[in-house]
Amino acid sequence: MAYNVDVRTLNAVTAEPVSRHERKERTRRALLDAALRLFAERGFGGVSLREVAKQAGIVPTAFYRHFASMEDLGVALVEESMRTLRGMIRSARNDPRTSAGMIRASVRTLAEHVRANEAHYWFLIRERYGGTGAVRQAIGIELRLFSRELAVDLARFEYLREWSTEDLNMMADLIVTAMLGTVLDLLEARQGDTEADARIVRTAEKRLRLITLGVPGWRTGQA
Amino acid sequence: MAYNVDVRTLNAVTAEPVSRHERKERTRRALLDAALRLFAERGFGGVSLREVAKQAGIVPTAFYRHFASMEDLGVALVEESMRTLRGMIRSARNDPRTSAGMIRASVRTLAEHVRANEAHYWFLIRERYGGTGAVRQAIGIELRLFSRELAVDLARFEYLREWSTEDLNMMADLIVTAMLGTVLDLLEARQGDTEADARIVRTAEKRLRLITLGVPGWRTGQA
DNA sequence: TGTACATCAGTGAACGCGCGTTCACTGATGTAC
DNA sequence: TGTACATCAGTGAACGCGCGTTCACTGATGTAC
Repeated sequence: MAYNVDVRTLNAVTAEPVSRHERKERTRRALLDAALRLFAERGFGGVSLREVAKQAGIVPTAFYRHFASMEDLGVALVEESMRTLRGMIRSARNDPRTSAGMIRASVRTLAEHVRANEAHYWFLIRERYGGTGAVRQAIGIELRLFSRELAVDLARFEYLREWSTEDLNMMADLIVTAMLGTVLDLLEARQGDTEADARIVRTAEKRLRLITLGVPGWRTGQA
Repeated sequence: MAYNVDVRTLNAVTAEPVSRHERKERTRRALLDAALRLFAERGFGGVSLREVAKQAGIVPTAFYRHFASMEDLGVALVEESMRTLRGMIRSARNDPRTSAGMIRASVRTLAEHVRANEAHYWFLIRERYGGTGAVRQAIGIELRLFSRELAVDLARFEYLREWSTEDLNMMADLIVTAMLGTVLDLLEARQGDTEADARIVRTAEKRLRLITLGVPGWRTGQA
């Protein structure tokens, strides 16, 4: 088992003494990390509270010192994963280039970000569609907000300045949907398969290019 | 409980005698229907063999007379659901109109089809992204085939005649991805909310229109 | 058509297992004086 | 600085429960003669 680093070994190798508060924080972190690891394999619904506790290196009952339930932990992971996703868009946004170069740069940023945060992206994709209850709902709400933010970004572009809010939202949704499809493709490709990655990135660029090519011909406000 | 129609009551109300073979077929059907019903609420991973058997009106052990495991039943449902999906595209294809009218007609066909087969679509969407194992894999393979068929359809259009296979596949994937997004929107809308349905259909039409608007400007083969 | 036997969908008891959750507890860390 | 008490993260036993799967069975339907 590659993943045998739990909170006990973590604390054991730490030389200096730490406060009770900090120890608790570390255990919480260990629970979240253990959960992400297990969810990537079997999804939220397929992982038990006892498994998460065991992987984190604590007894099942101690789980309740940190979260009221697995669902509670799940919602915390939604927020954390969405922070990762927003970080990605921020990286892409801070790369100011021309339209054609921007698509290339954005897709490359996305691909790198997915590779660096696989567990977060697995979690979001899986539970967005396959989940149930509070976790699924939380992701739906967060993704809608995310899409609205992208719409605001889009409004700054020359061709899109006069588009209606509804049309901008539609385009942002389409881009987010296409992007999530690309994320899934990347996650499903064998990690390290650079050829597959290159093909996926190329397809993703084409998708975005096709979408943006339609923009000059769009007549906003029409039925 | 609204869903208490099981295979026992079904057979009880049947006046004429039926063959052993036909009774077995009915039970198999009852199992598939019970599973679809339960999966729509809690997903494949959240439903037990015992629950499916109970809902179908048989004892848990009799389940094995029909399927080797839940996963086996799941794969059978993938095939059945994909048959439904192909039926949808066939309906849409047999509606020959102009490009603008075709988008309207296709989206309307999709929306009606989703409403008429909610359980199948829930199953496909959920397990495509959220599932694990054989069921998820089966859906991935089937959807890729489905997308390739759509690419062949696309190749018959005037503007698309000279597109490379890769570009046609890219466009078909984008359309399928956008379509699945619309399916999810429809499934998540409260059933009977005609206003929400109308909004979703309008957005879906716009997405497709934006994608197709990009076609005349596309230069296939370019990097 | 009647009889004797084969088939097999469905039954019901039983199994060992991991689950979420409760509870009283321990002992190291933190705080008040 | 030292002491006495409070806090609280983590422990370990115990619970009742639903799970998938086994097994020998029953009795209606099917088949051979």
